[in-house]
Amino acid sequence: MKTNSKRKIIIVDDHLLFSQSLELLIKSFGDYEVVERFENGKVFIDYLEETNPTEIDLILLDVNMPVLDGLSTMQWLKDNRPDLKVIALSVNDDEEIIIKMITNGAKGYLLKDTSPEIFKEAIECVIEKGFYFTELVSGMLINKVNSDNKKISLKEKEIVFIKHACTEMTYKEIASEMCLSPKTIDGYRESLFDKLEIKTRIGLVLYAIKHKIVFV
Amino acid sequence: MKTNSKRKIIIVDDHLLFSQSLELLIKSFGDYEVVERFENGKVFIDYLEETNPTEIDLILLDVNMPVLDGLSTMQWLKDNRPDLKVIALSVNDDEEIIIKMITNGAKGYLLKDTSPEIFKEAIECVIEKGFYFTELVSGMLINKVNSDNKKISLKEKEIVFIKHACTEMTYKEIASEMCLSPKTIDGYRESLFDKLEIKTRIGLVLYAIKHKIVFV
DNA sequence: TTCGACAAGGGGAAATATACCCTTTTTTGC
DNA sequence: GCAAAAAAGGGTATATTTCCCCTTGTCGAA
Repeated sequence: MKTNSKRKIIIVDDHLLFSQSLELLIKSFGDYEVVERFENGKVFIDYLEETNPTEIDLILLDVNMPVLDGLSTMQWLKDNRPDLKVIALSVNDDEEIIIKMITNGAKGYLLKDTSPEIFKEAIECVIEKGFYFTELVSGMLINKVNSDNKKISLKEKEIVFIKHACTEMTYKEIASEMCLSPKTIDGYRESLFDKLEIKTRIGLVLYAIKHKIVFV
Repeated sequence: MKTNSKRKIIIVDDHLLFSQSLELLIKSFGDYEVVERFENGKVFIDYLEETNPTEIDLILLDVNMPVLDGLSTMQWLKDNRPDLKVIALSVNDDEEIIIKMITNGAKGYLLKDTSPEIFKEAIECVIEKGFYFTELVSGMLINKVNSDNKKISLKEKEIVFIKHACTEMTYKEIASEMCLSPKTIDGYRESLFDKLEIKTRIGLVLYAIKHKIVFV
């Protein structure tokens, strides 16, 4: 088999140790070659914009990266290069992230503890058939369509309030910080308690952290 | 060079994709061979106990693993096989974890975004000289010895109380849950506020999450 | 043995948070 | 333009949290 008949793969991952090793693993499969490696979404997109490559068979995209993460990169790809096939790679199985990656066009989502055999299968499957989903991911997708009715949407001001509620400020202090009457703040609080099915400010803090509205 | 003159390395990492790829990378360096791979601390320790190997030159130990993580594994090694040289591998640069790994005898701590060149250098350095510390780690060690005076120790009951405080229970409910008078709970609360330099229960919740006393 | 630290428990008061029931104004969809 | 929401604000009452100062008994170190 000649070199240029091999499938062309690009790796985007900030863990150099991983991406460089992975290249060796992919090479060992025989039918593939890693034509480029990038350490974050930004340099990858810069490359796409400059060279506008057309012969790429597959992108392996890490989710957790500095500078421009997998999700943002995926969103850019959706808008600008929807033709590129992407398999997302990640260590975490956070449902929210997985769903977002898929809805932004990822053709597969693999955890990094996947065996090389499954990995090879996934690569082949995505290149040939166009997608590859593990049971984990399929399960989540089904789960999602079944419970997509009661999604909670928070308004901008509510988010700001929640962020403040996750500090040691009193509601009175939060009100003055947000240039609102304490009464309005009380309204936000009450409507949030209702919406989120919580009873105390502690519950609000736990919700905020769990849903990554604030970081600790 | 004959096979058995190569340096013998063991990889312990639950990310099969990573560990199997890493093996290829290490092989490509020429002077090393990966004699075993394990996917968590437990199976690694089981192996050590059964075969009691003596010719191991280096262990590459992942920090974040299921079943038995890097830290616990390191503690076991410290007590049972302090002769084995370990380089810890991790994606996170959490100061607390790094310090604990080092004080439990790790000879090096590398982030997974290390370049293969540095990685090779670290392996060589640990096997030859016995240790390898990046600037990041050295910095933390210095930082630590300079601020080791004001460490906070929490008693068992305080921890239990904190866990309960991170729920929507009132202090009264917590008291009855812990079979103590509400006034005793108030005592715990007050002494913790003092110790942790916080002013509200919200602060306590944030502290607990930041210091991994509770999980969200 | 005495001293101090500490755990457990307590009184009372002030500040803060929560609940429920309102009115007025501003957006928004039709 | 109109009706329906949503946002902003108000009054009042209760529950919870926070703070300060106190007693009693236990236990180990000086």
